[in-house]
Amino acid sequence: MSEQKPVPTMKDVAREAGVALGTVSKVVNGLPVGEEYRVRVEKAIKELNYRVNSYAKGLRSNKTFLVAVIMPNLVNPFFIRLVNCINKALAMRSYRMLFYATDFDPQQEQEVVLLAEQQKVDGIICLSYNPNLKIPANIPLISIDRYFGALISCVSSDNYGGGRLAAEKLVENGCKNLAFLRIGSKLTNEPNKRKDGFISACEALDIPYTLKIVDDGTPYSAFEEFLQEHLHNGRLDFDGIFCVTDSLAYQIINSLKGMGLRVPEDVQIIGFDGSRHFGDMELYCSTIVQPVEEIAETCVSMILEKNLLQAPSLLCLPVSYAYGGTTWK
Amino acid sequence: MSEQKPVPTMKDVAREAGVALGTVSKVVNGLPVGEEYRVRVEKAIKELNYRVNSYAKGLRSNKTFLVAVIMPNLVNPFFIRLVNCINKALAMRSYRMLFYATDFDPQQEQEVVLLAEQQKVDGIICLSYNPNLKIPANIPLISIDRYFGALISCVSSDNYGGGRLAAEKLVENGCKNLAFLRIGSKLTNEPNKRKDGFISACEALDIPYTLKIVDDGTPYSAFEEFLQEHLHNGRLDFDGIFCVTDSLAYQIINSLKGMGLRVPEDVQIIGFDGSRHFGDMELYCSTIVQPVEEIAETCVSMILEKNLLQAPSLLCLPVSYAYGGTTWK
DNA sequence: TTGTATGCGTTATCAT
DNA sequence: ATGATAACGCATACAA
Repeated sequence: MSEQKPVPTMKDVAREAGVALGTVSKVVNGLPVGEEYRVRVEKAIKELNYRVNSYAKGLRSNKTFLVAVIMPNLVNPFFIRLVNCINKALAMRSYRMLFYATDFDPQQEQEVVLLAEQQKVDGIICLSYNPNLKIPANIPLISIDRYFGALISCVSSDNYGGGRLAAEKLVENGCKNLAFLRIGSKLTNEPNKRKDGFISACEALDIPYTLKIVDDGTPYSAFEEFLQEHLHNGRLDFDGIFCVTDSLAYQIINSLKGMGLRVPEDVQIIGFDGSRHFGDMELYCSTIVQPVEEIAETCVSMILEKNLLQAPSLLCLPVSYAYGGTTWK
Repeated sequence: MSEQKPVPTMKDVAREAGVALGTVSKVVNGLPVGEEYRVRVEKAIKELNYRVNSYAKGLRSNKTFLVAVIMPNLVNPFFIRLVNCINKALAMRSYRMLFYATDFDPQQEQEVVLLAEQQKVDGIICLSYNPNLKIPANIPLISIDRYFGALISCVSSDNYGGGRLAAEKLVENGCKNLAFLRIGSKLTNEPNKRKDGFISACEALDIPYTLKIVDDGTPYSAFEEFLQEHLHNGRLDFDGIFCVTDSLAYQIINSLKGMGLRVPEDVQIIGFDGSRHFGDMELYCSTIVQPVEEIAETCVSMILEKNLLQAPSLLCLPVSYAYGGTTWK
């Protein structure tokens, strides 16, 4: 078993190059230094295979090039897309992503924020379901989909506009009677506005609508019962359904098929998110697409911005409609 | 704008508690200390809301409680499941995950390994496609699905056994003529063994088989052409197809349906991975399930083990068959 | 058992 | 422009 050669430090480089420690530091950080010195230092760095110790650097400079990303999980496609895009946006700027999953647990969410603080990350991007989340004073934090008050910037899709767009598209496609189906947290958060937008469009267009809204944890069968209640002589009361997520839409479509109804011939369906089979193949359904890349870019560029304090407190990014086979077009 | 209160340090705690710096350190690290002192220190910690600076700690102790996870991306469901499970396994042990995506690019893979080394992570878990990856000497590294030689532990599914199992299951379900379809890297890696296991079972069972194997980057249409070539009078030459991934199986199933063939009546299909709709709903197809949780657990517990040197160089974890509607059972 | 002092590898402030 | 030196916050060997 060979002895592990100790990792070289700046001191070693300085000795090897025959210069002072400070000179090495300047070369490493691209500060002005005599040409001849620079060459010698760079040669020594290469020879020793020296690399900056990011922990020493972080300790000294209070800058870690680390950003904590806090999400409920890596199962929901929307969260996955977010994490993927945020990671790319960070990598492009030479930042690294420290990932924390919270499993929707408010207590874990709080713990993890504390952990991130302790880890001295340069920023936190967080999708939290904890309304009472205590936010660290010393670290910039950006929230996705949850408004924590004017002091914390929140980035989200234009959920209200998305709800409206869904209703409008269904009507454009000939629907005369709509339904909105939702399962989710009853805490106020941005995605809740999908309903409001939907209702607003229905009323503007003078289209009748029905709502079925249940709390997280409600078994899916609640929706099947709802559909059965509205099934008369093999026909459903509505001819257009807006589901709060693609995932719910997927289940609803299966249920409808099980009931002998055809999509989109008998009922048209629009979901929300833009999830795709295997992450990058076809859409599961016609849907309102969340601008995930833009959300990620926005979060990252804001979090790395110095003057976060004067940033807008709520930033809604435009959604778009995408045809996915469960509407006429 | 109020001044930011400076983050308290151990020194502040020591002063507040009226004890020496070393005592605080011991309390924080759970080392034996006089009861009365401990209480005083803990009180001061709470009052000042003190938390250890992980950068100072890491610098001093050469231990960061960070593990780098290197994956091609967060799009492929298998990678996502791995990252999710690894993250959980790490969190359970109070380690944090630093995530790096490489986009299958060998150069990025190499850079990212260097970055992780520089970040002083306690270990690296890596799914790489770079056969020449230069591996750091000072940091334990575990590879998933790629064998780098006896010195680097490699964890993977029992791909060979999985290939054999797929063939056996198809035959059990009545198939008389099989096909194996694969697209992927031509570099030797563990998943390549799926083919070998498949062939071995076909020969043992004396079942004829056809192979269609194309390199990464080949357009999918190559498979459609292959299917067309083997379609005569509306009947396919084979009645059972083993696809190298669920993702490919999904596409193949769509193609077959487009050709007017029924699954599983005319052709039975088995995939590989165990991907599910929306990450946790039904399977896409009957499939050989990779034991992702076990792979993750194994990687994490090995990487945190002191004596990685005497670990086995290749660890194959058992796969299982799961019915997903594209076979008879 | 508690306190003191040194050093981890770096940056930044000084004189030179 | 370069070189010496202090300080970042913590752990630990050593002295009390």
